[in-house]
Amino acid sequence: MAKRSDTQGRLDDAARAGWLYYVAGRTQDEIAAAMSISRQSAQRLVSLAVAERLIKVRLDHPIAACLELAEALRKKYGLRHSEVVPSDPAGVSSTVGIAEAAAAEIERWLKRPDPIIIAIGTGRTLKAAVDQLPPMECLQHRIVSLTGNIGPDGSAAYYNVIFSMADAIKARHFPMPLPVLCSSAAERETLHGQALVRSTLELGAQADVTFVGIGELGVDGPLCIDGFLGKEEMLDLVKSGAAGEICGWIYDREGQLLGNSINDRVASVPIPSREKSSVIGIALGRKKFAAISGALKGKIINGIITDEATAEQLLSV
Amino acid sequence: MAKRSDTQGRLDDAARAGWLYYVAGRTQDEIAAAMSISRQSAQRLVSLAVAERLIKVRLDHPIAACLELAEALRKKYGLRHSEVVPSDPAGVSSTVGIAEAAAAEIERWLKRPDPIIIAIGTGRTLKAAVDQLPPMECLQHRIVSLTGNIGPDGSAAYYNVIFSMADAIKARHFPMPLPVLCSSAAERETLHGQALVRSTLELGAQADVTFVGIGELGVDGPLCIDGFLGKEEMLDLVKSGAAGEICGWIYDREGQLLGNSINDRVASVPIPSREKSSVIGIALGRKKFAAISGALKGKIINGIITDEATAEQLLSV
DNA sequence: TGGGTTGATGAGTAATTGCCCACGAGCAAA
DNA sequence: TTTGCTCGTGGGCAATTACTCATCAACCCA
Repeated sequence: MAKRSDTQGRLDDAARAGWLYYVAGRTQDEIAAAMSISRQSAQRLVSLAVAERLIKVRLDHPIAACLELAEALRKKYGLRHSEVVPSDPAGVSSTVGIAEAAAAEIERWLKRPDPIIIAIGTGRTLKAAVDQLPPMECLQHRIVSLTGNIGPDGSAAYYNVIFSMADAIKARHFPMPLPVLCSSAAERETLHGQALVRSTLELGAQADVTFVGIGELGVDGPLCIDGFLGKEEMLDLVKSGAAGEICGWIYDREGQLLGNSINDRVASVPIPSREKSSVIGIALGRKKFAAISGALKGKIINGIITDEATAEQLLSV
Repeated sequence: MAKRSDTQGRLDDAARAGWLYYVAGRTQDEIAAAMSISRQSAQRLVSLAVAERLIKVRLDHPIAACLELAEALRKKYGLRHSEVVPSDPAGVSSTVGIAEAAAAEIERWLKRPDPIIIAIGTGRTLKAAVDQLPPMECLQHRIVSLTGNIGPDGSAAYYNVIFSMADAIKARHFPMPLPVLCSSAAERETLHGQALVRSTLELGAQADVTFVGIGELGVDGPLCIDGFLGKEEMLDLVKSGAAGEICGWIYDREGQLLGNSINDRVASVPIPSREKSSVIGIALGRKKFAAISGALKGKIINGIITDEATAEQLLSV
């Protein structure tokens, strides 16, 4: 055979080896024999063919596009976890698909035999996800709520998800016996000093994985709808740059928590460490774009479960 | 989570696993961890994805030797289209490689935005090629079968390729509601007079591109195997100089249709014009040499997709 | 001419993958 | 309800593949 040093000939051989390996399905030994080279050389040619992208692999399934988007999101924002579900073209109902996917992910964590601490935020999407969970026995785990369970009117807050979760999952649950918003920063300090609350706070800080909804701001956002904030307060917040909220913590388009705002009165557990644990946001939709984008940019979350359309939007900026 | 036993969900998982393995390049262990299943299950999903043809591998590199052969073939026989794929040295299976290449060519035509008419012949190689096609929506095109879809025993002929094609490609399909061989020339005239058949005949004559398999003659050839012809008839044909058949039309070593033969009874659409359209033959193998060579010499086809070994053989005469 | 650089090679070894087996859940028929 | 039957599952093992290392030939430039 001709000199092997020329690049062209080598690529040619690589193509041939790659063809035999991937298309014809032969083993590297057979290729080596067929091309009269050593098995190691055959292996090198095959991997060269891959490295030079001579081999194109295509997956014919609707999920392929979702997986590509998920991978792109993960790279762009340095995420630990990224999942994209197909968009429902006619979908007005925003939780179709994503709820199942989120439930599947929660279930994966629940199935672990080693004991872990799971923190749960709030939100309608998260609620829909938790409602998809099958009954399970997970006595080894502990589940802690990041947000208070007392609504602005004193009743139990409906979208406090931990109660829904307790219905399906047999595990130790730790709700937050607090309002969502305190009347002042001082009151928050007092409440957080209580022994019962302290232990929940500490537990939350140790969470191995956290699932949170992402709320958009505006008079139609959950904070207003559920009566935690009045319209004027909300409009002020938006004017001062607020873009979204997670567990009541309000941040701007870059994901920076707002300073002189109601953040001082939020009674929620601080969002667990994104260095040491997974904090997975569950959200989709055009309305929530600024909120999701901000959370990702500011690394308030290091995992995302969303849909195709939202993923594309997030990647286009 | 939903039932894991449903086929759809399993294929979804297979697609995921296959994507992670082939596109993202993860190991099966990583896939297993990501999907919370055992490594063995991950391996099964990956091989399921392969078995279900969700994974398509294609080699994008013009191997110099193949290109030269293709060019030489094109010149020698005045072809519009010529493609040569590497030979599998140990390959007994005759369709490996050529099927992918043929599928790629068919796909190129299907991707055209302007509406065209694609005619399809018959044969095992062509069938294998069509099976490689990814699902596509091509409502602008029309696909017409050149051969009848009723076998000698009255059943649907298995190697009538248009049905396989209809599975993958969303387009208007026109099968031929006829047997492959009529009992006499007179019967053929009668059948071809039917309105339904007439329109298919006319459509076939307008085809922009035609893909046909090339069958060798002999008692092991497809015409005998599939029961269209008896052994004695076949031996007579061979004695009278028959070298190959395309869509049932039998020709000699020079590519001239045999006169006083069963050609008068073939119900197939005449092979579309080689002046105005592309007629691409797909075949390889020593056994088929005489058939391929004749088709090329007689210009029954003006395009060929074959393999290295066959190409060399064709050039050596 | 000689030293440094690049890149291919083969051997050995670790990692990964494919396959077989026995087990158990789910399901349909008896 | 019980009895088979099928199918998915995980464990274990052998086959296959990927990686590392030391060596060597070719090439480049002073």
